[in-house]
Amino acid sequence: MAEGVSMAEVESILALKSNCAYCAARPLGLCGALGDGEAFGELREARRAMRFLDAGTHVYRQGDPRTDILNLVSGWLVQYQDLEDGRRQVLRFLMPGAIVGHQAAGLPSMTHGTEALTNASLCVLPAGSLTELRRRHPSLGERYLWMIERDSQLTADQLTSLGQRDARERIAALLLELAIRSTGRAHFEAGENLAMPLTQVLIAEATGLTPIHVNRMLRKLREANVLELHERRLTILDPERLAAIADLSEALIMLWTRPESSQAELRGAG
Amino acid sequence: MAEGVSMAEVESILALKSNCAYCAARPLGLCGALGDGEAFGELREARRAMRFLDAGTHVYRQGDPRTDILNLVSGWLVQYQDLEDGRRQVLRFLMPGAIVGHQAAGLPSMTHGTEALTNASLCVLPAGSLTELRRRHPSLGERYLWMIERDSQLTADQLTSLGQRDARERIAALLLELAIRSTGRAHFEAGENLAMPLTQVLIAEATGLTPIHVNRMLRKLREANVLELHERRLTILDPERLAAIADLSEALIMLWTRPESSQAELRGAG
DNA sequence: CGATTGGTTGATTCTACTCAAGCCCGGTGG
DNA sequence: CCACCGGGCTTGAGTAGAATCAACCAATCG
Repeated sequence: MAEGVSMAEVESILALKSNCAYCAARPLGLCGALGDGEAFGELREARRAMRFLDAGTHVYRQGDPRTDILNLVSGWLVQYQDLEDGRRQVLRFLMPGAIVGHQAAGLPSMTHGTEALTNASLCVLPAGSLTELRRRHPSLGERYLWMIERDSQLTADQLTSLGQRDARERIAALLLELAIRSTGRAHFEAGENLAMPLTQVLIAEATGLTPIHVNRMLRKLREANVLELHERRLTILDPERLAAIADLSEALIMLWTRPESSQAELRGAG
Repeated sequence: MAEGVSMAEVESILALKSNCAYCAARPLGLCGALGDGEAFGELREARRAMRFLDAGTHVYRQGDPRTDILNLVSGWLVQYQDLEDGRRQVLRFLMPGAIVGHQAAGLPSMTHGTEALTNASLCVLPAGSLTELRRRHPSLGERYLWMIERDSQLTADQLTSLGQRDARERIAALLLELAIRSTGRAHFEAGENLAMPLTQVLIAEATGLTPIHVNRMLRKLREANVLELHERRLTILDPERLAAIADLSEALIMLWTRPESSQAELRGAG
């Protein structure tokens, strides 16, 4: 920020030019599975606007009145839930393609908050028109449902992690999950380096630990040559050991990696 | 069991006679919001069969091939997720009206297991015909989505509980949640006594604690005259203190209690 | 420049776990 | 009949993993 034009503004220009093409290209996103048919056209029509956020700003806060549904186009978000006394739990991290702002009908206000971890851009889809679209295009409805269920699976895995794993395992599992989701791949080279825009405080809020303990466990993982987290980048030093410690569910890999076939298609088409 | 006819069989006779009326009457269930229209008729048509389970038996196990979708008519179920090494996390408890067996498409096998805590009866709805029904009756589709989202909210609340609350708070929150969901009310008389078919081991698996520690915390809550759990029944000794310790989210109450208005209507009509 | 955010480390405390034992109860079998 | 067993629950003693308290460093920001 500062230098006249914020990063979010720059990104906005790029995103507007590409006119949601990025989102459409995401095999894991809402538009991804729709093809170029009528449904996709109408979904583009329904898009009310784009929103551009700088890192650290909120999409909405816990307790805000219900918002529109948004589709994350670029950047990472966090969703969290606060207790009365200020304790905060991170529910999940969101990456491009994610649906943002949905929750069960009948709740007057948002039960969680969503904040941008990086600069981010989102499609705004008025909740009403999205419901109408689901009604008219069952394939869109099924896709939407699938994405909600996939998020739900993620939350369940996280719940199992907090309930059953110790601190080191939880941290390893979280970082590997994010590595897999952000790359769409489950296998990594030794020494591979990825963007991972987290702070230790966020990892603590996601794993139910104190930031101090997260720091110690990260040191242990570094000293054991498993991984390194530095300046918002993750280096995977020993993929096998990391996978063994994290012990992720098969489901996570199946739901968040791009199918081999579509990778081949992309290569073929490109 | 043993004496010729199992409890499940007895229940089966009752359930068949009532022909799913129980489920239809549940304001919180799948059929509940459909009224008597065409969609409800077709849903009844789609019902392939009923399943009757004795307490302690499985609806399906983790790793089983994908099953049909089921609608819980009577009894309580638990859903759990196991880690490789045998550690088990209880994801949620299910009560009449709940949808059972759904998970994101694309997964070949069940990522969790479901077991009967009491004798239970379920409607079997073939997954394919339910998808078809959602397609033809958007109101059913919306209802289905709402139920998935409501479950998801429950999982998120539980995640926050495990991440942020201490042992005593987690146990209080779980028991109060179940009391609210099983009665459809958020307010209790001092000394009120409810069915609560849990073991201390199950509470431990749900809260991420050891059974031994659960036992100690239950003793503390009993000694503090907050609640008593005995022979599968919960006595709420001090509703205010329990609510203060549990500190449940507003959302839970709004999603799982019958709306006041309808209760008022009932009183007015009665 | 001071203030703030993110990260690091040590010393100490305490929550919750582990290990170990024993109780009550219903069922089962000699 | 009693012995035995297993499930569910209870309690005590010792331990460990994570929290708390308290500094401190480095980089960035205003």
